[in-house]
Amino acid sequence: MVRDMAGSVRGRRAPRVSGDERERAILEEAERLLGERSLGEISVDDLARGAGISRPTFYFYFPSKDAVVLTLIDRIVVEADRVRDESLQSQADPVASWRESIRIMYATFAEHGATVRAAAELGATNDEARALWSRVMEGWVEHVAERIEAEVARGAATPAAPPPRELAIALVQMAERVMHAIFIAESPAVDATQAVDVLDHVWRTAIYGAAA
Amino acid sequence: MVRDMAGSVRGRRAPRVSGDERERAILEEAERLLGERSLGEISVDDLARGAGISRPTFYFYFPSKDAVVLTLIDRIVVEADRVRDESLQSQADPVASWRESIRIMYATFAEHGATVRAAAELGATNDEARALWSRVMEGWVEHVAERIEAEVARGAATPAAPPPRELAIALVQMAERVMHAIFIAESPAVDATQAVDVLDHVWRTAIYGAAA
DNA sequence: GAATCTACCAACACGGTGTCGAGAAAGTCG
DNA sequence: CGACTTTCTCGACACCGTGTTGGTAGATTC
Repeated sequence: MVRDMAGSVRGRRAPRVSGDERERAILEEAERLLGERSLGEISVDDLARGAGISRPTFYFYFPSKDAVVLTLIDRIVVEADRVRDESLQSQADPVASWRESIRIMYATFAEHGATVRAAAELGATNDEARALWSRVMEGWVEHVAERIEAEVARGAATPAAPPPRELAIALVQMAERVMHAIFIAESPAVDATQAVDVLDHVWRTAIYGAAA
Repeated sequence: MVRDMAGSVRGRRAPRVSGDERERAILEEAERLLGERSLGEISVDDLARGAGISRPTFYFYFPSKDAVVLTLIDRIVVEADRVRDESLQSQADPVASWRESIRIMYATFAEHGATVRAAAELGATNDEARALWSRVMEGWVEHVAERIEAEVARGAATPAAPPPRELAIALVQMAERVMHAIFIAESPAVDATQAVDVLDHVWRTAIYGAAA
């Protein structure tokens, strides 16, 4: 959860007692509407009316439409970290677990599809959204980089590979890009049923395989 | 160049004789301003004044701000196709030429950095921009897929790999994402000086290397 | 029961978009 | 040449979305 200097939750002026239902109603309405149309097609008025308040009152709860989405992204940061850490514990076979990491990343993104889409849209114009999203990415990159390093230390990974962190960034960004293309039904896009297999192949060969 | 049913260049109402300098001035001003700030921070008025005309007159040449950027993207489609085809002729060693493809893709994107950024920003909200950009991607995907198929036919590529086209999509999208992160100075991002090396490693191992 | 705080909104100012209708300038043709 | 058309231009307008102001009603606190 991101808090400002006064300790209040993002966008909420006074965290003291209540009015929480309104705030939650706005967030729920935002998620609901993002399932129907893009962020750009949703106005503050839509959000306000959907939450049963007037537009000016909306500004009592959030400083802007963007702040609502930022709060939504916050949740994914937390959720992604939690789910990833859970998967770390049940590690077992290091080679086979790459696939599990990809699968979990896919599932996390898919579950919050509407918010991921909105995050991408907002990231195009909003610095804070970009920064926040980069925290999601950084979490995955660190996770993957650490595990590549472990494989290098174990002598299992290919020695000719680039530095673990550089490789991890490329692999995670590939996964993000491939998944995003699928979720927004872009074309060209990898076939959804093969996505995890394709990514798994590229990850494993890049980490363990020797170049010709 | 994209033309509508009447045969006119995108956005230009009457293609008959002239006024071309104005149109070119708008496009140049757009490219110039995109080097300074993002598309969202540029208004039609900025474009018009920069080209020495009033805002309503702008609408004589282009139906919207978006259409200007679309025209700019058009140029990249053409440019990218041309440069890629040139590189195809001087093929030589198939294994070593992957790196050359990546290098060319990097150079093309870098040369039109401002437009690529604008294309990404516009793609978040504009269907036509997304469709147009997907043509750029499709060009690269077909190119890479064909060459993977050739390597498979030659018996050089790994047989355990996913279908060539699926693999090509993932690899091209990785390259796009990695390059984009570098150009907009995102973090995490692959180190610019190592980008081509890292991508080359992943491509070659994914195409030729065996999974552990 | 006065002061304070929470929750609310009508009305406004502002900035951006896209259109309309009225010209000016420049080419075309009898 | 002078009427006619086409190209090009812009002032003024209608519209929409944002964020702010100023004020109110109800609950809470002392």
